[in-house]
Amino acid sequence: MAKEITPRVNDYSQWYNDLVIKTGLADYSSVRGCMVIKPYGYAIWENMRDALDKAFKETGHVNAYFPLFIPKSFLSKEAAHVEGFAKECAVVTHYRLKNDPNGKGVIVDPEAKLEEELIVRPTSETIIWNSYKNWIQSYRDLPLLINQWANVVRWEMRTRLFLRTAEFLWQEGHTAHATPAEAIEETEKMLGVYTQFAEEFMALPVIQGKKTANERFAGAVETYCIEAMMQDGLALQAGTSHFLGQNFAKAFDVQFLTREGKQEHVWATSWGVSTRLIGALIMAHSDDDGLVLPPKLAPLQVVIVPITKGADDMAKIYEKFEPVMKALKAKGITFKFDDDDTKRPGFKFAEYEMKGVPVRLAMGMRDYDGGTVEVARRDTKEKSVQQFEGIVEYIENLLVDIQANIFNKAKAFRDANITEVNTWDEFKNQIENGVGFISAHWDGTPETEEKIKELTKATIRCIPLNNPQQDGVCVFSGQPSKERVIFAKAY
RNA sequence: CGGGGCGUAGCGCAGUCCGGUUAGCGCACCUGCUUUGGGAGCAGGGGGUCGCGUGUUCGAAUCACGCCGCCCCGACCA
Repeated sequence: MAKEITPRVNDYSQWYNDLVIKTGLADYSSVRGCMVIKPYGYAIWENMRDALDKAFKETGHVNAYFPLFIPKSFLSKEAAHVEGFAKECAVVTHYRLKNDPNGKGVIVDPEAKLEEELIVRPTSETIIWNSYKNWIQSYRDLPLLINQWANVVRWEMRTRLFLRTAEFLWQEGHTAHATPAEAIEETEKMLGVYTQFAEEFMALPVIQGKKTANERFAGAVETYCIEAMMQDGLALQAGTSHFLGQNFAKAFDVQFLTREGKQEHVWATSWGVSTRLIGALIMAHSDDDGLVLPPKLAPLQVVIVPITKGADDMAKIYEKFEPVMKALKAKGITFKFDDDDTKRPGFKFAEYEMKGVPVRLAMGMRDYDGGTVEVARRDTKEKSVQQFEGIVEYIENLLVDIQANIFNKAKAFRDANITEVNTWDEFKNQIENGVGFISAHWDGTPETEEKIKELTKATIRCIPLNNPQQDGVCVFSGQPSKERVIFAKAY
């Protein structure tokens, strides 16, 4: 068993931290609230990035890059926006250091004060819309469909590896459209892209929905989201897509000339997912032995562990696997033949399990002579002996099966942990003694939502899309309600 | 910003209360031999401004004062 990972039931947070650190996904840094994403963690991000980037391109988007710094005055042009972000902005005030005249080291040169402070972007709407003003004149310039891969900084009071760090990596799409209908369609389309990515690549079932006014993005007219359930039953927002109306167009005076020759403000969207998804991936699937990675995002899909009694065996087994490795490569399946003879097989087994490698093959001389190979799958921890002949096809199918199994398991868990409640007593009881999401009627007022949050710490995660309409009464106020919404405690 | 915890070798810790040999232990690391089908064994070896500063003392990891950093829990947030 994995020696060094705190079991989930003992301390879920510690389990999560142990996984991140001990599997080499990330490390703490000397900067408060900031993390180092180590090669193994970054490889997962690269896989996520590649899949998403492809989907963005397929839906007509192009990449660009805007500055890290935003003039302070830009941020305040959209009232709700600045209010939402003001409390967590890093600010650049000076542009030079000098030697400390009183001793060693350097100090900020007081004479090098910026005339206007620069904000390290917490998100890029303002700097981007400042550019869009110059790029958009006519309906022929629309739609403008741009994405940026970037880092952003939000000075969080309390941070957690991947889930909430002061600096994080993400993508942010920023689009401009001629009509509100088109912008809303874009908003929903990108939510669909995120949903498909979460379910097909991350094997993470999500609920698509809209945020309530309280939870809406600062500056948005409507915020759509996908919500996922972690193994401890807490909700995690996995992606957001915003319909920004004309808020930023008006703030930055971005108008276009219509076909009819009229000046109108453009309609906008923005949407993003971040390295937080890595946290979601870990918390959704992993177990007490380590990571469980879905094959489609695993940096390494197959590991081959030779079991040898000397250099001769190693060479024989390697030779045996050569055609297999060639075939795997041709199919785009990533693999590693671990010929490191300074570590013993048992150590390697435990190590690759901890790192969540989906499939492990082991071969010693017994298998070699018998024409077989041992196959172990990480998701169920099942081991079986297979014929070496035809192993490539077997692996190919197994990877598909593992991907599906991980998703189904997560979906079954989530579905089993959504509880419908109809009275306030039931609600309180479920929040205090149960786990997971609550589906309940709500009267639609921010006041009620606020009150419930105050009393239980549960928030409305979303109003599901395509939500069945049914008459009921608000679980808190007793006022009439037409649909149920999802409540949960959240990350 | 409040509450709690912790800073001693790369990691995890003991030693601190009650000051006194050369600051220990486990893991990891290095060398050699034997091993290799579930985290190997033996032998030898390297590695320390005891978070920082000031003070008390013949003497400080240990006592006093100040500072810094990190983790966990809460308020804020993706």
